[in-house]
Amino acid sequence: MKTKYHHGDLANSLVSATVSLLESRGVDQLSLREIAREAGVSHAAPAHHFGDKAGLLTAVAIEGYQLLTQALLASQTAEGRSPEHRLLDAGYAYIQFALSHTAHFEVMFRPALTNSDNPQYLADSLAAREVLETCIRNFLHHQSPAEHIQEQKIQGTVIALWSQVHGLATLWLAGNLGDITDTVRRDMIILDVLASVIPSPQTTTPGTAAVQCKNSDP
Amino acid sequence: MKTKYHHGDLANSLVSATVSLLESRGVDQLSLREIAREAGVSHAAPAHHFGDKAGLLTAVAIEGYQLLTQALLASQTAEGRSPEHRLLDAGYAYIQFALSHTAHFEVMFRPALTNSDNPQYLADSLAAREVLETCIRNFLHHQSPAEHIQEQKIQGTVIALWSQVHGLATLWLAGNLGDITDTVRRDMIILDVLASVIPSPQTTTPGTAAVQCKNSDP
DNA sequence: CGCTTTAACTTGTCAGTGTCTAGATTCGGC
DNA sequence: GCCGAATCTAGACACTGACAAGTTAAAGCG
Repeated sequence: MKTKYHHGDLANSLVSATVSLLESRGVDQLSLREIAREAGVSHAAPAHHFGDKAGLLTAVAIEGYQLLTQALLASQTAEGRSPEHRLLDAGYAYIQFALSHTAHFEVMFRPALTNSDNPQYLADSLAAREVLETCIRNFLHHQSPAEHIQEQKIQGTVIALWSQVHGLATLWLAGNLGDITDTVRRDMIILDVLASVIPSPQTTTPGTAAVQCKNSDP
Repeated sequence: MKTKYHHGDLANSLVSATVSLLESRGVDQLSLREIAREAGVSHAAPAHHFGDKAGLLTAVAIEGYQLLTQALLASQTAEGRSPEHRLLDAGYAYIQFALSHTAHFEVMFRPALTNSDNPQYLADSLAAREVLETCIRNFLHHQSPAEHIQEQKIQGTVIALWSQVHGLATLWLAGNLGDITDTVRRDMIILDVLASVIPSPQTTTPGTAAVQCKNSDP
């Protein structure tokens, strides 16, 4: 069973091996041959399934976008929360995802490493974006129920909020904001930053949003 | 003069060659040997001056932080501007720097590629950060002249604003915000985003901040 | 069952890379 | 003018991604 010529599910195993190595090594130190060794196959096996290195990393990015979409959706499942709270939850979930799935996150936003014109890549990244957009739509409509919200206003808010959470995650991962493992300091900063873009739902108890978006990773 | 054994200023030439290649190629496709060819020296010459690839990229990052500091300081030289305007100018200059010095910017925030414990690297990155911090200090003191501003409040604002502009630049460079060359759309988005974090100096005419921070690159 | 087609994987090879070592060249100080 | 030291070259090694050709096994079909 170990030495079967046909692995059976090699493509997925290779993606897993890639993510695993990425978590300890960083994408620049990553080699296809090491991934192959980790998966117990020959050095040219990855190329057969994914074409080349970019193809494999594209698969990782796609998986990342799917995981991100799931995380964002999961953050919206709590009942009885206001659109403001939901938007906070989404932002919190985004940052939490970035900090806990560093391997995926790194690949997702480095299009030079992937085939970023891959149809599924485009579709899945758009899907993630649309979750965020929906939250913002609900939020804006709830803020000004009577008015018609201009599309431009919506897109502007998407960019502003996305930039905010993405920038925070990126700076953290790049080591520019100090200790990343101190989770209580982390939560304080995240909620503080989110409060600066999202007009506060009058005196939000910070803890609520945090608790709402716990994820499974350590 | 062309075929001198001793180049005279090889270290700087190598940094320039690196930046030049980075602008067209991206850091992942970059090779020390190609840099050496570009500079007209042997393949091992870079190693002599910089130790290894990380050393050379560290030099690029250091140059980048110095350029960023200059750009931020230059954005503050205009007379008769309120602290709110100055903060807007600094944010605008940061994004403008990122989008016009893509080579430096990419290396500056990828510590895995550089010797990020290099003393000068640390000093120069800190210097850039301190310019931003000063702008924020002035801004906060101007907002609440009477009160004593807590250090924590200041640091929180630094993180929020820095995340905002850094995230916007990063998303743009990663191709997530559409056309990057349309400079009028670009300015609109930048000013729109900045307005969302910086409590507006009553009805800022957006053009003013933009004009204040023009830079020399196309 | 036997046979063929086809997908999955291996082996071998090639140019290119980063880094190390040893050697060649030239500059600066005496 | 000479010697040490700094600057750069030349060669080598292990490693990489990609390609071509061969090997194995699964799946389809009579």
